[in-house]
Amino acid sequence: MKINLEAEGYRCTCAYDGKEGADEIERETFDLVLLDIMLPEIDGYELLEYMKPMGIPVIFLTAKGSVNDRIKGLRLGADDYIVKPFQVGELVARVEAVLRRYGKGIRKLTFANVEIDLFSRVVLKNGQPVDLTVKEFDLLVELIQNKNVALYRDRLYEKVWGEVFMGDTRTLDSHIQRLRKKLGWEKCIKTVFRIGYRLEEEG
Amino acid sequence: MKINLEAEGYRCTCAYDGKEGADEIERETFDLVLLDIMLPEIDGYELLEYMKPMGIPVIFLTAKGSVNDRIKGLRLGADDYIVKPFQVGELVARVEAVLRRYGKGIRKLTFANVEIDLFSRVVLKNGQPVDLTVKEFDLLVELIQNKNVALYRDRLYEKVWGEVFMGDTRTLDSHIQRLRKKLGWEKCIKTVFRIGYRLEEEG
DNA sequence: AAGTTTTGATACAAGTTCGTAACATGTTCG
DNA sequence: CGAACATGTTACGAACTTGTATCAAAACTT
Repeated sequence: MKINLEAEGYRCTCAYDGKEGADEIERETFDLVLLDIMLPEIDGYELLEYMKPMGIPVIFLTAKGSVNDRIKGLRLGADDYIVKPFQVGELVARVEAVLRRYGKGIRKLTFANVEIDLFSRVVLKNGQPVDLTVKEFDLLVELIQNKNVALYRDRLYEKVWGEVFMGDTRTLDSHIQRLRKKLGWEKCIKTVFRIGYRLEEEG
Repeated sequence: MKINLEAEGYRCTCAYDGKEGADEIERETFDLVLLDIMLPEIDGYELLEYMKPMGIPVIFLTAKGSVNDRIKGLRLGADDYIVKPFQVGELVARVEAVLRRYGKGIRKLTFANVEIDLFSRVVLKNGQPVDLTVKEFDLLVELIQNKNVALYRDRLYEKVWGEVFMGDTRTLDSHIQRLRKKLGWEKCIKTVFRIGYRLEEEG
């Protein structure tokens, strides 16, 4: 999560248990807290209650299916939640959304002639809207967040699909092709043989 | 107070001491300030004096029986006061009254050819009233408050229905269709496949 | 209590996506 | 050079998502 958010331009501090988290919050002012409910030392709810008066936006992380956690969290004043396991695109989208609600947030990504609005999930190429599917959109976000970096295909797949990559499928390739075609990025999305793909400026 | 006012359609920011309050006021323009007299750091009177030149309406909160506080507050330029403990209805009524006095009481949303009065819950399309049911109205408000944002169907459902979304129902879809039909917004309310819906300007 | 409106559910008809297969083309390395 | 492997290209259809119409229960009116 830290790596991904930093790639997006955010500064992040990690704490590995509730007590450490509370200390960090006292020591520094944060724009947003991502809070796991299951924590050693001090649990998430307690920390949430402790932070509430500070007016720091909080997004908490909850496991799939634990409906009660979500309700309890929201009732305690959290601004949003993310269900684990989640995809990078979703994490970034929710962080953006909450920050924006508080009047602070990055809204857009741009690369070459393409502009991406993470909230509306609208993609513009030379100002013209391009219809992308969910997977295409998430894949695009992932590529742009790692522009000029060669992404290993297994890592890329796992980020976008949220599941482990079994090497015997051509799914990722297909989606790369679809992206290339829709955006006219046959040259921009470079194949790195035996490794994966890399998004590059220029032809 | 924040929860209740937000439920009424107001945007609220909380400050937990006088200094924080002063900072917030500097940072952002507010339509109204609810001010407690008993505050840490900077007390309510001092803050009231500080704010007075800004022309922001102020309602201050005072404890039962503290008559002198009330007089002092009004003399210092507050517009109204509320005696603690108070009921939600009273709070809202006074807020409405003061805002109306300042010509800010209009709680209207507009989008495209549609105008919404949150207070009377009247919806006008091209000046003509449109009959919406409660759910349709709430859904519409939620959409307009998040225009140009792709709203996840589960979040949308949870916001409007106030309960957790179990993916096995078509209720949300039905209501979206009803809204589209009643407002002629077949194009405005865009389906974001596998995500949810987005309200867009334009055709 | 009967009638009306609202609401959620159901069934089926469209529409969309996404993985896969099949074959073509490209790349590496002995 | 050519075998072995990796990726490009195309197209199809199953699985899933959403649209639409209809209906019955629930809530509200009269």
